Amino acid sequence: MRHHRTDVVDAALRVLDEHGLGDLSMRRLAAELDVRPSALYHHVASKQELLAAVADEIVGRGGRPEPAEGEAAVRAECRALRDAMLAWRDGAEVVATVHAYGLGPHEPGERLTSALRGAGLDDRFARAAARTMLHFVFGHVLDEQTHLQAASAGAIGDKPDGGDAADGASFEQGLDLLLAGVRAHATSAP
Amino acid sequence: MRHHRTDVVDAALRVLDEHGLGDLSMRRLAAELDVRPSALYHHVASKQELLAAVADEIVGRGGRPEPAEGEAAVRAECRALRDAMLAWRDGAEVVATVHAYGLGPHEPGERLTSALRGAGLDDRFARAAARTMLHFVFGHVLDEQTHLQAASAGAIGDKPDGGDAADGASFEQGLDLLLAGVRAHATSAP
DNA sequence: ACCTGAACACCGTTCAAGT
DNA sequence: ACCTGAACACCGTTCAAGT
Repeated sequence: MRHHRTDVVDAALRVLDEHGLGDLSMRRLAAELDVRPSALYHHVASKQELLAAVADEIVGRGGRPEPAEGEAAVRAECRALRDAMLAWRDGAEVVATVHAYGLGPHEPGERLTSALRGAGLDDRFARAAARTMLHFVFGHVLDEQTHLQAASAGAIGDKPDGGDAADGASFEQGLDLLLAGVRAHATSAP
Repeated sequence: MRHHRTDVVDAALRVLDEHGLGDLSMRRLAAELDVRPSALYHHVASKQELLAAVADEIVGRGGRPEPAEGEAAVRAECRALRDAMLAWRDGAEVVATVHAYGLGPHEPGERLTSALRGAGLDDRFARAAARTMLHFVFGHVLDEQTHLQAASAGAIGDKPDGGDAADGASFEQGLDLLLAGVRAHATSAP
């Protein structure tokens, strides 16, 4: 049966979600599609390009945030990005890795930047702040997913964790800190 | 010639700095030490453990920040961590990766947390803020090193970059944002 | 204690050849 | 256009055996 690019990307998402990034090899993926590894290179130029497409899909399939203004819009963008990555096994690792190589979706950064302008930051600072918040969101969800995996790998009540696992509460606390910073730098809207 | 663990870690740092993380394989490292790959496993349990030791070394060899108080101490800790990672090729990638797996140096997080307490945050918020700042530092330096590599790989004046590369200035801007947030949450010191 | 030799079970990628 | 077959140049890790 002949395949298209979307079949390859869809299969990659399936393998990712069911077996994790560590098991997502070109050879494994080829087996999943009942095809020889070399056949994949008719649909994607490299594994890196494939991962960028996977990251695009992860972010693109995330729900859009409710329309909001000012700080609330900034908060909503960060939450939407977090939710999109949490929806897939190793989602944060894929998106953050691809982003580190300058590939993948630019949309989140752009949406955040314009939300920050809407919250009263000038252009230059909005871009720097968007970068800072993006790093926070990637890093935090990376932590969350690492701990989730560790927890599900071990016994149920294992590792009390000292009570400081990264979770939804600490995500909101980080957001609080960042938004207090935004507030301090915001010029009063016209 | 017989080797010890420190020889292996030192050789790993040398390969890392001269050829990058992508070339730091156990087999490459063994060749560097004029030894068969299997010999390395007498000194380290796995590649991951080795990378954790390398991360420890990168952070540990960084200079300690000048003694400071309050916000200045927080700023100094972040800068010291940035400098330590920038001092090695792919330093941020190594430290951030190892950190994501829950290994490597815990010292930066601990020092940051206590600096944040010194800046007037209560215990719980100091820990959340330290995590947020750590994510920022890792993410930012990762960006910086990626762009530095891309720049040195391409031609000299190549890729104008739109003027928004991650650099020392945007690092300080991110720090400004985070510290404004810290200020907003600080309780007045007794 | 430290190391070799040999193996196991994998990788990503290329390319001529087939349909 | 899509795929196979075969190869190239690699990986991390284990383990019996040597000194």
